[in-house]
Amino acid sequence: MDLIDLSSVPAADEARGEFLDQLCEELELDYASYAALSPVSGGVQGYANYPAAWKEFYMRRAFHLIDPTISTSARSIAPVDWGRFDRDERFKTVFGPARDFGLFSQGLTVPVRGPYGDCGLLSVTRECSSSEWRSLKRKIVGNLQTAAVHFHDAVMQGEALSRMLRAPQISTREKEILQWVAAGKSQQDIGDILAISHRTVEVHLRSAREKLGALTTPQAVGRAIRLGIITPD
Amino acid sequence: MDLIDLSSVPAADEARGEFLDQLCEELELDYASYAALSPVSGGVQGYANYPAAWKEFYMRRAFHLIDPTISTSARSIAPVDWGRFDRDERFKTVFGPARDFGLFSQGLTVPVRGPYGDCGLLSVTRECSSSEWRSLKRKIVGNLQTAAVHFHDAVMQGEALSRMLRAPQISTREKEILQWVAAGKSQQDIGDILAISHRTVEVHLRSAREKLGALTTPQAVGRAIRLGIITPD
DNA sequence: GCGTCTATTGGGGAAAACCCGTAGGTGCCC
DNA sequence: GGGCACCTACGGGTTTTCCCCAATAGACGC
Repeated sequence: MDLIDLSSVPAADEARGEFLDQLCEELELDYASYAALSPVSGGVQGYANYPAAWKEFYMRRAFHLIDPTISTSARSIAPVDWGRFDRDERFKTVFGPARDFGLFSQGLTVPVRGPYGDCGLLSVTRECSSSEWRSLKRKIVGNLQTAAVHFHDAVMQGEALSRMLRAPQISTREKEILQWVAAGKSQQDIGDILAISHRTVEVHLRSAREKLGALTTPQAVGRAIRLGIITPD
Repeated sequence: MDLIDLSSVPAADEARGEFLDQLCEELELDYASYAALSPVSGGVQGYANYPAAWKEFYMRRAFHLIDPTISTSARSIAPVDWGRFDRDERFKTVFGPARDFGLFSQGLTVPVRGPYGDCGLLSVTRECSSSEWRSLKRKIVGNLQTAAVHFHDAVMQGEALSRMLRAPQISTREKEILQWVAAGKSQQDIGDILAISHRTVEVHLRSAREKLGALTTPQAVGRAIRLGIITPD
């Protein structure tokens, strides 16, 4: 599992950093970060406007592997207040040093998911009194929800686009057949559905396998999903 | 794929119908509905405060199988305005009769997902001018997002439902074998790799297929990927 | 027209996957 | 102790997929 600091990537990614800054300003927050968990690539991609020193420290220690804001929030539906984390070993490992970098362990993470098992986590922090934090939370949780959805959408669009450019040229017919295969249909079924011979279905499927560099049909389906060519049913 | 009208279930479910009524009242909406999609069984479970006659009509025709508010929104991250649906055959089949029941085709669906591939769709409608609708949308989308999350969370807490929707517990061995299958290995290969009989591999694979509700191995691989059980190679 | 490319269909046979069982050993929980 | 889920293994038979082969028809460009 790799951690990629997208803030080091130029182009449209800079706009995303600015978006986080803007979010902080508008919602009276100290810091904001976004992490995209891709079960497909298995990686974590992050943006944050934390101090550069903390980001570097975090990446060097590979904290994304144990960070409770990631592991816990990724299993939640609703926003998670950091105050609800267990004060366990993992928590201390991450939030102990964080304090030395001027970071406070009062925050909130809003999870958002896409249809491919992809998960985005928008986290924000604010150093203030508990009561202030509670009222702030109530006020901004709706906006955060919306912001998280938009951010995740933008990131996924970008990723989908770049994948498309790298993806092999799968014909319409091949894609169609892969989609039905992923839906659990046999070659005969698909032939009936598309009103073509099951032999033809087999040819297209083989062609798709070759283009995807897959040895078997299940592998081809997996790769097609990873490349965004088809969607799991 | 079954459609179950949860509003016919008593207990806590009645409170959920009231929640929808309350939502409509507070946000100046005509109707609201919620649908939970199960990735495993492929089933749809819904609550709605639509007219009873429409609900019955909808269920009798099994519109949940073709309803664009379901099929399209289930693949989206962000809220989907019904105005953006293709005016295709499916759309007409559902929204044509809807008009006869006093329903307007101006609406919005907010998708929300949990960590197990479960998906909830909160839909709302309001009959008014386009400009009014646009400003209303902007005003309430944050609240709808929050409401959808809470609703989905509440529904998922319900044990009966969560059991049905939750990703089945795939054993370590099954997961391991699914992963190798997705990597393009044959059952014989996997048997050699894991130093077990290829028949045993087949048994595990069959068991995994059954747990995932998949008819074929490619389908099982697709679902396992979506559920985050395995990663494509 | 003529080569080329893609989509289509087909045969035959080998290989793999799938379905129906049975069955022993393990570990866990009530 | 008994039930339950898991991992392991085997057999026989059916279905499906896969592979190598050939062939036709339409589209496209030169």
